Amino acid sequence: MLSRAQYVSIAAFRHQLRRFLSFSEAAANAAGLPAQQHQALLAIAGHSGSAPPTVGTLAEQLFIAPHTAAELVSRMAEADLITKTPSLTDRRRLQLTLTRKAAALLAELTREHLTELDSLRTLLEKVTAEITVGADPPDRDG
Amino acid sequence: MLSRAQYVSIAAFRHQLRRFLSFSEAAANAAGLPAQQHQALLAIAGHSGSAPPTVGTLAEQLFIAPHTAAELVSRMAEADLITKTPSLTDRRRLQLTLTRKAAALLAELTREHLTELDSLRTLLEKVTAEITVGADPPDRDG
DNA sequence: ACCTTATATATCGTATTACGACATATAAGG
DNA sequence: CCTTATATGTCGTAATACGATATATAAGGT
Repeated sequence: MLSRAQYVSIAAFRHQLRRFLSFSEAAANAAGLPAQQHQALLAIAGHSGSAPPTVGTLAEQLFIAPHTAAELVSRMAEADLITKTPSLTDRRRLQLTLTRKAAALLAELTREHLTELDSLRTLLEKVTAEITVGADPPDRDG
Repeated sequence: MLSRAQYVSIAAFRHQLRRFLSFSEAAANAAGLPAQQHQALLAIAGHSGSAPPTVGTLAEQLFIAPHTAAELVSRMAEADLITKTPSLTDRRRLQLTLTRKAAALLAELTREHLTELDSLRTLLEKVTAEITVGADPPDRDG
């Protein structure tokens, strides 16, 4: 059975997630980027794997449909953030790389995110601990 | 300076967030709810505070503008998920309560979320631990 | 080689929803 | 009361993800 305290904890968890995402979106926008384009840059820069990132891998990372990623990439190429290079071994695939401009933007944005990430981590650990207890959590904010 | 490993860790962090949010949205949709309406139900049910939740408090919880929350609430009242009762002490304010139908939906959705929340917690702890490794730690006054 | 099927990317129209600008209702305070 | 502030509501617009569909390339069987 779900307790009222659990709803409170889970709601607080989602609230913290939104707080972080809201900060992140505002930071991206202040840098002239839609949030999703910022995430695309991060996904490309933080791509781990031997093969270079493509439209399809970007779609997987962002949990969007491949053709939606194609649209996103198209807008970003237009904005001089990404270059698309057909793969030599499979000419259907487009290998994505950041432009200098994009790399600089991402570096600055990432620096701004580090402290927020750290505080988010702390807050989430605190809140999630209360969720799975299933019983009454300790007094909050005491 | 930002290392490649940091980008990988932060990208993994965001990927896990999206994985959870994607799961949550799919679960809500399967229950016949847009994700934002699910979050509104949760915010109302998990509201902590003496005063009952209103359109304004919902806006704060969801990080949306008050008039956007008004639209959201209007759609949800239309769908028989929420009842709006003018406050007796301030007739501008609308006190929000879940209908029986909504309470049942939320309970079921929340049950479905518990295991995902638990695994998200584990994954985030793992990934966030790597982010600050090798980073210039954020400046701390004092 | 050919034909079928699968995969990767792209295009277009549509739907959802958050917002800005503005409007209305109520409250608070000189 | 009369001005100003707050809470909610309306309407048109913008952004973007999607479904349906299209094209290019690859892979596999015969």
